[in-house]
Amino acid sequence: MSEPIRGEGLLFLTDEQLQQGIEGMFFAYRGFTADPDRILEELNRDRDQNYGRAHHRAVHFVARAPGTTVKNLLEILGVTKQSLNRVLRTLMEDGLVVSKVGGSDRRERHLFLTEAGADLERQLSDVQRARMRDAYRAAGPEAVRGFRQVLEAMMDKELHKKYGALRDKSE
Amino acid sequence: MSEPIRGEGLLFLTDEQLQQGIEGMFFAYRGFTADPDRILEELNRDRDQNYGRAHHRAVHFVARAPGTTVKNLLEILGVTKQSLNRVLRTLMEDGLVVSKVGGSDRRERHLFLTEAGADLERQLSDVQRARMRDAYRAAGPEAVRGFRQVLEAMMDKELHKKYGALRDKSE
DNA sequence: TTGGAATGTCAACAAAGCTGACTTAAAATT
DNA sequence: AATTTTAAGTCAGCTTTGTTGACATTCCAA
Repeated sequence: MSEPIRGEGLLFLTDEQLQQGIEGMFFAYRGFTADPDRILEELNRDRDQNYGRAHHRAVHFVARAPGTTVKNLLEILGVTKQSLNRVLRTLMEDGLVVSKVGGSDRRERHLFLTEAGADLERQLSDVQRARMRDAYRAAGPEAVRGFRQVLEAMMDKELHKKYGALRDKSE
Repeated sequence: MSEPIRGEGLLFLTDEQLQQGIEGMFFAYRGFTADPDRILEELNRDRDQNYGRAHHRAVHFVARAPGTTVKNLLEILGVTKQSLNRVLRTLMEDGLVVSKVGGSDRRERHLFLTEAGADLERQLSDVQRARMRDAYRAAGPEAVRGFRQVLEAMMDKELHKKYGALRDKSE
């Protein structure tokens, strides 16, 4: 617990420390998804269609990169088109998402949230941001910088770069 | 990008910054699970029983808290006993996990990994630790401290405390 | 005009969650 | 001693979300 660091920033990482990091990810991810999950569960009570995390993810990324194509979304989410299609279909049937034929390439479908879709997205992201904000505040600014650095190092670089480019385009 | 922090550690967190944190969690968790997923997929080729993340999680926590009861595992994993039972049954059938009747309370079943179970667990945790180690090294010791603080703040406190107590007992 | 890319659809299936109902055994309580 | 509660397990059935494979449509581009 005292000093895992030595010399010029060299890390002596015991398996125990790494293991704790692994479990940290597991438990934190649970916390991270808990609030939106709860909201969706409540919404599902009154409804016919049940929405889950897959719907949340789709709505999230359409909100963040409006006008993105189905193909882009597939790459970001890392699922098959059949799986995504099922989710998108229900979202479109329920009037939360609309797709528009591409201008330059008319094979492509560009995805957008409707008013209702944006409402749902807001509900979900509000609670998730609140959880994030609380965690950031509790840990402090220095910790937040470190947190983001480690996350960055842990993710797939190619995917993240692709996503960054995609977001820039949709601004 | 320049200065999100002001004054005595006060954080001015824009929605954009929080949103990036959210997406960081999403992409990093993907990276975090990618390696064990790949290993399991390869193992499944030769085998009859298909193991997935649920098996990984079970094996992980039995390795970390050997002798834990089914009930404890249920609480930690946050699934129903029917769901866990299906996983544990296949692991026991395949001789990766054994259960022993409790000493003081003979209703309880205490779970342990066999040699083969420990082997699988090692394979999975090796790659996951390697990914963690690389991320920690790339980010640096200061960042690691911050990372762990934010994770801590983001998870469910009750659950984590319960898990900590459980691990202490099994030492 | 032909080939390939993007999208979508149908069918079938698997992993991993869920609920509800029920049994057995042991422990705890009344 | 009788009753209730708890731990574990099982059976049946359902849902969400992922997977393949096969195939049609549309349209861009060589």
